[in-house]
Amino acid sequence: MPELPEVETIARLIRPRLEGRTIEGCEVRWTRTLGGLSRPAFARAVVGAKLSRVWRRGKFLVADLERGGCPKGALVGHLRMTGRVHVEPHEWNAGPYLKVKLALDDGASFFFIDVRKFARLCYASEPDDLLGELGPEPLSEEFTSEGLHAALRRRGRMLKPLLLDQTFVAGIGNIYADESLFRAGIHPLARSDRISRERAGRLRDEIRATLAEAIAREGSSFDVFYRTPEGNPGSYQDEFKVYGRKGKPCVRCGEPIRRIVVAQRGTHFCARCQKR
DNA sequence: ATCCTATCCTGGCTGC
DNA sequence: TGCAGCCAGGATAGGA
Repeated sequence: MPELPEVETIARLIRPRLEGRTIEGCEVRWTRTLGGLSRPAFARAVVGAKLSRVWRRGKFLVADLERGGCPKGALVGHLRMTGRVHVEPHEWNAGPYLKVKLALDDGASFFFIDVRKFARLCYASEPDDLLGELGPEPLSEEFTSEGLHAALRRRGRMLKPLLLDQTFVAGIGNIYADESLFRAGIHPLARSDRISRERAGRLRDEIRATLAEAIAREGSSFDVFYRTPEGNPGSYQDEFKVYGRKGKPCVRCGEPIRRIVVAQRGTHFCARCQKR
């Protein structure tokens, strides 16, 4: 579902359409999407504000807001599983799953769409309170082999759930956790405090390579849910080595890929290539 | 501290 | 063909 590469793709594509624009109107079709604020409170917070900068942190899409040239909170979006974002003309038909529409000052609107109602588009007066809880950005310089090895040793957890923990490292979800662990040759049930320095370094490198390659291909689309803001599917699903390949031969050794459930998540791996 | 389960949701798939 | 039931999946809360 939308993980770091998908959210990064979305941020890159909507950035030039949003930055510098002012929100002139707001239409909310499902209040819970706002994450706690009432419709009037949300409208008061965002209407009249300028979108100064659009960026990504983990799986969060962030738009910093300004009023009179002064920072004034941020819009923080999370797509969860089925959220989608479009920037289209005001009159565009967003379909039955439209949750929030923000009218901009250039004739376009920002459409926040979600089939399953889990996605959130919140106004945060102090976005750092929320985003500060997140672990390091895996593609940043701060995500080092040494740092990862030390962090793994501090915890005694299985690798798969640990990689899904957004406070441990930000932006990795079920797909890229499975793909990264396969590429690093590490079993999803391996305990974090038993990972050697060398294997931690390999894991760090493979996480970064996997995410970077997925961004280059505009993310992964294997169902109807993830599309870019232009409506196009990503193509990284063509590169999956284990995710969704239960029973199919491992690309490295031919052993059938296995699927188990770990931390309530479907987990795909090669029992021969991935060591505990 | 970590793990497990339930919850939130609905389209799509499976099986009868 | 129709329909009931199950499932996926990110995050989180509560209990073991």
